[in-house]
Amino acid sequence: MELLRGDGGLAAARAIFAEPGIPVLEVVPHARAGGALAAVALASAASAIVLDPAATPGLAALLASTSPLGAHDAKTVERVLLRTLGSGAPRWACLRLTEMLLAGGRPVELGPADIAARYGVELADPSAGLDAFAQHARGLAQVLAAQVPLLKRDGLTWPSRIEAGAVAPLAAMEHHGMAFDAERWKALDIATERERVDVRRQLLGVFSARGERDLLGAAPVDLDNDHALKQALARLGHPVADARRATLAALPPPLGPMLARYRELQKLANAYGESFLTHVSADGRLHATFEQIGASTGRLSCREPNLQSIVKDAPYRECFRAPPGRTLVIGDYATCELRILAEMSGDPVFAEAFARGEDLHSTVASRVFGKPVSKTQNPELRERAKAVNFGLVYGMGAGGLARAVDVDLRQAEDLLRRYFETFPRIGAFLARTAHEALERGFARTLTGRRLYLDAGPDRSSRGAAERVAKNMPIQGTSADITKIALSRIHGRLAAEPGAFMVNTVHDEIVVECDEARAASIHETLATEMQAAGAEVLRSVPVAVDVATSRFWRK
DNA sequence: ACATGCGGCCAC
DNA sequence: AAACGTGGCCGCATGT
Repeated sequence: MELLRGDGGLAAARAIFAEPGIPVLEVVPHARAGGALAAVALASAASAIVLDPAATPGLAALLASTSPLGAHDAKTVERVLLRTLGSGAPRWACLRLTEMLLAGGRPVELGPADIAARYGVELADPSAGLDAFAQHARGLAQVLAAQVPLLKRDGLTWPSRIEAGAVAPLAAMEHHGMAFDAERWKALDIATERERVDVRRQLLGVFSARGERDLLGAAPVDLDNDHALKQALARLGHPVADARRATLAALPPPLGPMLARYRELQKLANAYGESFLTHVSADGRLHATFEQIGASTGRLSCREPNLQSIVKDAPYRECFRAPPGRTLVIGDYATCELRILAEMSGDPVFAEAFARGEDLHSTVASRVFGKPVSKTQNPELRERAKAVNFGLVYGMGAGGLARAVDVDLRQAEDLLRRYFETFPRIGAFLARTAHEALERGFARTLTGRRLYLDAGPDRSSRGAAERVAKNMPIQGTSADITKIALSRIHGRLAAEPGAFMVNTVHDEIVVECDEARAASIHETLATEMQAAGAEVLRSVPVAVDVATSRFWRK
């Protein structure tokens, strides 16, 4: 095996791409070709080569026109291509993601050798020379060929296409990173930290005055330690079941409000304080890692930092801001999960309300309570209906609802009863979905994505499985739609110089672009998110809100 | 020095 | 008794 460069490498790659089957493209570090540069192997079941991508002109164009390419961890390979070639492939057959789809939430080993072994393939060591590397890639191509019929068998063809199209956009998102104003963040953190210290001083004063002794100037109670705090409160005659903010807030003043405020500031100072700045890269941006099937429902997860749990407070969100001359365009699906529930259940009242463009929470409230409701008229009834709507998606019962809307159990039961009388298809659908899923052994989304359930014999285990069975199809279908949108938008942005996605949060997609391109990107987001929704929801319209802003806002 | 579990809390 | 789904991450306590 030789290292191919120039036109020879390109010709060899072309030859393999012309063979039947999905070609695998893997990368390994290659010191000789300039440190971080990778060598690339292409393989089908019949042949394999190793080439130097940086010294192979025309390779970028060839990859961009080839679809899909296979890899064990496609997002990682795509990122190497972005670094070395400046572009990648549009679609990827990822062995790892395919295994996760087939596993449907069941625990599974995902290393290349683990996966290969399940298909009776023994992989060569990719770092043991060019020959071994090529054979390694060839082995992966064999595994890939064996996975395809299993996808078909399990009805996972559509989800696998969705995942194939989401790899490149997520790699690009990680590659470009999200713009971030670290100086602004730092100033915010200093102000928060100052107030936290101030509130802590006052609180310790209260504890001292109430007889909590402080030895030699040591703090009378460690406010950051839940156990110590609970014990100190018990000694003061305020026993609490837990140390949650809501529990602490209910204590008599001044202790209650002060403790609640302290917890709030503590959370902000810890999770969204100076530690967050360790994630800022040399380019001043945040390059998070997205896990493509991060949740068993098919949702993404995000880490280092988790850009999906940034506090919504404006001062924090304003730190996520586009550089001068550029802007963010933010698209999000409006009440996406309720539209999915409407589609899946076929409830005529839900469908009609969405078709008319109504505010569904208000519609539900006015139907259930028999009074006119809008965001301004009887808004408290709208809030209650909203809580029920959200609760249903989570498989909530009367007890949970009672807590959520702060009514007693009787009232909550009454509310649910009226709800299901008003929308009979919703209750029937949820019950049927849970029953069938437990019978079948898995829940599934509208595209066929699966989550296997393991309900034990006891009541609570069965109840938990039923709630998952009700929630997963809704949450997972929403994830399916967003992933389709990522792929569609990625395709459109190829023709938009300087425009790229920078974040996605379940039902939201954020693009950064030149200010001059904002109107065009605005249209692209609206069109493609809408079209993605329409691929999956056939009878209920999807609604997309798009905003253009220098900083991240809704 | 690292790993793990827990209580708590941020997001959708 | 629990009672509302999916994550990541913080500090603390405990274990190796």
